[in-house]
Amino acid sequence: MAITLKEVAERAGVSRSAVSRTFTDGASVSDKMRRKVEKAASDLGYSPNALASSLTTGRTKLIGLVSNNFHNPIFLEVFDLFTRGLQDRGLRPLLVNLTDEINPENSVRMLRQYSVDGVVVASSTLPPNFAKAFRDAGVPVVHSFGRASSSPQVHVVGIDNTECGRMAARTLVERGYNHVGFMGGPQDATSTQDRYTGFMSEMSAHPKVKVSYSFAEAYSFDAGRREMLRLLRAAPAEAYFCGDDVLSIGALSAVDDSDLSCPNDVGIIGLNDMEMAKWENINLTTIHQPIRQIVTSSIELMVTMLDEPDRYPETRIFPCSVVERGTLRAQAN
Amino acid sequence: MAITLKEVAERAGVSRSAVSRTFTDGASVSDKMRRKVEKAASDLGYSPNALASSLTTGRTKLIGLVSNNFHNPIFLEVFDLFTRGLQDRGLRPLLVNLTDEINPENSVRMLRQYSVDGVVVASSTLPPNFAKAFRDAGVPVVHSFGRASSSPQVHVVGIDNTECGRMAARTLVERGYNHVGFMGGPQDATSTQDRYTGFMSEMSAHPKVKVSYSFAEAYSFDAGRREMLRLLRAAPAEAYFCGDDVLSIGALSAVDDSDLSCPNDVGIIGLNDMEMAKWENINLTTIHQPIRQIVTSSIELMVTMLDEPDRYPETRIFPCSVVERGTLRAQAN
DNA sequence: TGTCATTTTGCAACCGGTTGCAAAATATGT
DNA sequence: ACATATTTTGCAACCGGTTGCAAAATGACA
Repeated sequence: MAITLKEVAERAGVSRSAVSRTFTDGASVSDKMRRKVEKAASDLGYSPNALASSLTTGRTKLIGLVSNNFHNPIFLEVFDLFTRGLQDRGLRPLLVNLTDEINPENSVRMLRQYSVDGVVVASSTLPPNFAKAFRDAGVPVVHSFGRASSSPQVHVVGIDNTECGRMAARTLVERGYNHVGFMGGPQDATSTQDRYTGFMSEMSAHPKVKVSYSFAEAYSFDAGRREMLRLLRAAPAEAYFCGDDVLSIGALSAVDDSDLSCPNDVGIIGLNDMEMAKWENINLTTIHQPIRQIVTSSIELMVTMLDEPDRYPETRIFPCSVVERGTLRAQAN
Repeated sequence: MAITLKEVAERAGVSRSAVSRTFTDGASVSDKMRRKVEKAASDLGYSPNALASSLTTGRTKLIGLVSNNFHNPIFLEVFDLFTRGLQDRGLRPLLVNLTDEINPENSVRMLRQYSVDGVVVASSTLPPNFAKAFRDAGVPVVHSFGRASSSPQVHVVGIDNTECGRMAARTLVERGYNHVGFMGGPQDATSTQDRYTGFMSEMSAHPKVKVSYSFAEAYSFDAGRREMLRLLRAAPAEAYFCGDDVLSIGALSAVDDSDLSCPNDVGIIGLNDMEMAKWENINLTTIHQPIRQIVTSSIELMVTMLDEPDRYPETRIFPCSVVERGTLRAQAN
């Protein structure tokens, strides 16, 4: 068993409170005392039990990191950034995988049992009631990559997916395509819905351009490939806005396999600008999502909420921009 | 603040022990009592504080999930499998990102402060002393994807990287290549070293075949691409065993860009069989690493160690096999 | 050196649970 | 209905810390 505060106190010949105070910053301890205690502690190899102290302080420094995106490579980067960012601030990510969870109940209970200080929901596909459920349990919540103001009471950090849809549409129109397509991700993901809305709203300003749309079954390579193969069989559009980069890459492979080429026969623009998008054998034109900034901001927000749990909920939106690569034909004129 | 056991006891008009026992399975409680308590608990929305109970039971059900591989897409799958597998057994993964950690000290201290019940080190690149450090702190450890018997005292679950190196060499020789190359990952990764050793040892049995070798700086697309571009500039080998699939895909892109083609001009075989390897626009011949089995077995081992902390350390090795796709020329004969 | 303000220290109660033990309640057998 | 075996329950101590409060020690000043 591990060394306890009591043993350190005995060895140092002081009270338990003295030891506790030595390891609590801001507490009043004389230099002499501190030296005695630190000596004894290091002799014994003592390190305080964070969970025991959480009982009285009410803080565990545990943050639930909740996600259901374990198949999109971009989320590996998200996890990397979150874990490091949290660690740097002395917080510990308790990872929760929500894949095929229908309702938030179980996770909420679990995270409450572990008295997490806060929850970060990192997902662009979870319905808003998940984040809401944590909030209702009285835990500070930040929904990263979530739908803007999807739910009052919950802080959201992410992008404006509707605007991204518009931006994609605008880009395709500018390039002079006369028939454009929206090839979305799963239809029940909030991000898909918003991108669709934005795309269509922008296109309605360009009645001369033909528009069609469809949805892939998941944000995955296979789904993108399958859907694009299907589209290419009938009368395809000249260019597509694909739900995200993984879908785009799947679509690219379908184009290649159909003895067509990008951007000559079909144009494609993705969304995310994942690392792979710039690989030379992919070279995907896409809309850049500032992941690093979103994660950093989410963590900052979380940290301030720890001191201010009832902070008025805000939505932080980061602008996106088109990254020009090789899958869309050059600007018209 | 959350509802406590005491409040439930008061509302149900019973002792605190009764409430505690109702929520502890295996404890002796009459049906009548149980009903009373459960009623009160659900009225109040009580759920027991896992950390408080850990204080007396000595178990937190927290498992440290330690890794430094946050750039290799294959690890997203690893995290997915680990988190779900652990959750299914009522265990909670506390994620630790060791990227650019030089020594294990900090993480060991942190994980001890949180009294994790065990630690899974999931990395093919961490030096063995990391896993060892956790073990020395008296915490049950499983090193997944680690070097076989790299360190006594530590359980290892993974593949035989040396054998994989041999297998790759054997495969290339069988295909009739007369000059083969080893293009490894970072030279300080144990997996790289072992694959190298195996590759060379097998090749030494084929003195007529010319062998060369070099190392990329990281297990990443860019590094693989850069290294292959460099190799192609001088007299390249006819086929390469690349350190892993990500490196291979980088190498493929270099081959494409040099107006060469795979497998006609250069053969490539990777290792891992990550999901991307079977994407039609990549179609990489590679050695399959049974990730799912490794993770499952690691978790099983971890679970048994929770009851048997001093279990004699074992090494579990899973066989790999070549997956035939399109980047190596067909069998000779 | 004595008085008073300030800092340091220890006591004891508490955080939210668990558990050994003995008393109370219930079940069993005659 | 009684004696005895078995189960259920509550008491109280404990897990490893923290913290308000008052006493003890130290410092400041005359």
